[in-house]
Amino acid sequence: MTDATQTVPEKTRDAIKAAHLYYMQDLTMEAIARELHTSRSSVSRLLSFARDKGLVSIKIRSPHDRASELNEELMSRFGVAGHIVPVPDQISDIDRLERVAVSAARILDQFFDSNMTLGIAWGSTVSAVSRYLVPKAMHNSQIVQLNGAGNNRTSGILYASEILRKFGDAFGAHVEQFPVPAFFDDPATKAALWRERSTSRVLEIQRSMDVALFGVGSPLAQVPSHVYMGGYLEPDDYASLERDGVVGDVATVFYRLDGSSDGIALNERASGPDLAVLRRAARRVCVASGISKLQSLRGALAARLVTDLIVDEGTARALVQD
Amino acid sequence: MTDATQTVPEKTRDAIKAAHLYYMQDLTMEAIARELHTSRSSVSRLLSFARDKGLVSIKIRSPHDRASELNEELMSRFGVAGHIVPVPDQISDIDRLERVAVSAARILDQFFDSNMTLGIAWGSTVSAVSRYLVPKAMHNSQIVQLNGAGNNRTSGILYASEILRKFGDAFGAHVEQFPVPAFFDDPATKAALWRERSTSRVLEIQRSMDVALFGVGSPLAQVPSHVYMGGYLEPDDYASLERDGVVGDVATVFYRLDGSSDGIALNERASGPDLAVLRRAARRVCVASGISKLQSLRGALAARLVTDLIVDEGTARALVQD
DNA sequence: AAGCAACTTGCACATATGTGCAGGATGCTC
DNA sequence: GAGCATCCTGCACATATGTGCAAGTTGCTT
Repeated sequence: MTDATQTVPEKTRDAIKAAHLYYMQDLTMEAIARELHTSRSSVSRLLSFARDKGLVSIKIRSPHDRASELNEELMSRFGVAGHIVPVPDQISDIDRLERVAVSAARILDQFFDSNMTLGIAWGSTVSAVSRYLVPKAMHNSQIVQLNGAGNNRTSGILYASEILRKFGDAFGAHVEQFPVPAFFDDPATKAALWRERSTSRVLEIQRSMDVALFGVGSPLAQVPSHVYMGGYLEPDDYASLERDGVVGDVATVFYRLDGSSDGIALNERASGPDLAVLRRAARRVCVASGISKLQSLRGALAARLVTDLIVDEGTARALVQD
Repeated sequence: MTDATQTVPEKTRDAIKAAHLYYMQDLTMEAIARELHTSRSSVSRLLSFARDKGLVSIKIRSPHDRASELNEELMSRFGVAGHIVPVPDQISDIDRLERVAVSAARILDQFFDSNMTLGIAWGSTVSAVSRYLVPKAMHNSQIVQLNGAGNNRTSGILYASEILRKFGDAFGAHVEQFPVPAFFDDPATKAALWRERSTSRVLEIQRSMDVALFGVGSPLAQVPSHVYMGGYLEPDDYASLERDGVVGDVATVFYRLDGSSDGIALNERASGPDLAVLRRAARRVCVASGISKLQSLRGALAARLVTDLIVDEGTARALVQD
């Protein structure tokens, strides 16, 4: 009917218009339908479309960020900005993870914008987040994989590349994969590979990342982290971790409860970024759900790996408990 | 029941929780009611409460701000960021103003934040905006009145002080009134008063403002600006304006179509800020609706008074027309 | 032009949300 | 503690919104 030569598809334009009328001017869908010369149901669908495409962004703000005492305490005791997800206490761990992941996906887009690099430590938590991403069109942004994947023996979880792809799709960003094993058998192989130009190119991108997104793994958790189920590690390795006093990992890099990670043998063979590299990112977003992650979380906080913590209410409460 | 010693009232906390569950986790009100151990209707009311109190903020984003061609053209031709309000073309001027004002009120809170000073040029447009403000709690912010009020002979419009108060209430900001007449009879009186410490204190605040909010007046408009109705100006004054080639005013300060304002006699007697002072504000938000404002708007744009323009679609289109 | 797949549309109905009203709390004054 | 105003709750109903479906529409292919 009108010219269809526009950069933005007509449907999108209508959706934006409808969103304006609905969310900004508080018109009813009925009224919007009249203005747009269409039916009410079409308006309903237009608005769904707008929400799905991330044309509408909704933000909840605690009154002047003095939020809950919980948030205040997280800030004063651990120096992290808390994003506490309300979840009933008696919910299953699975559901809890899902609900934290939904919120995390929506919070994430406040941190990631055009011209930025986002590092992704894939794992079951981040995988859950990837399923709920709200699209947000950006320019000149890239996603970089932080830890190698190696195999695909794991069941029911998306492979690393698929997780990465979902992030890339949602943000219209370039995806940089990191095609190395999660753990090397021989540290020398890792060292050699790290000197290869193709690898060091990715390492360089990791060093330049602005935002890092990760969960925490915990070797002792009831619901063990993906890394511990995938058959990546041998019984010997577990013994080594225990000997070294490890409580958890971020992107296959292990640390102790006090945040230290020096002399942990397995890290020599891990593909994840040196924790110093991780700390270069201005925003380091940790998603965690369930008290089984508690000790691991404490370690990550002690290691100052986290600037923003997205966590369920119960775990947050446990965290600040003496 | 639980401790009521909290900084944030319990109702607000519940409202935030409900908002999280509803807007972030997409639960239905029914489900939220179960989690909060209350009835669905209460949840509905909690959510209304959260929206009213500005606990929820909704933003529409055109895909990557490459928005409509209209916005692009506004930027390239006038150097302003456009915020175009969709409104049917055949709507009455009154309704059009209301609808632009609703949108303006919601857009404004993206510009005004803690530790900022907001200058308000009161008038019928800004008065309309004041009626739709969404509260947003801030710290250490202030609102300063830009032009004097003088009398209250006008009907149906809120007095300046009431407008100011609404802004102050919505943002929890300190309000600085400017108790001078809109126009002086004798320029010498103005000059004298301007040297008074009580006046110069306010002028100093005006100079430090970060955001200015104003409409434009147009002496020739069908719906004349408040200033022209209030009996502030005499027939002689109108003649003077015409002689000087005036097309409009911002905060009682007049300018010509080309944006110049040198040698306009009436400005010597006006209480509004020197345009240079206005231009000190980093963000200068102009709200305009209806083509009767067109010439005045062109003048304001030529004078580089505006950085952000909130305007109805039809007027925006007229603006970029040759 | 017929045939087909992939969309889009509006209707009718299913759900979800908003709100007037009649209690029932709560907190005050006297 | 009675009397009163104010606020809060849930019910029942009124509106508003979401969605399966059948009937178009569009843009192909043959």
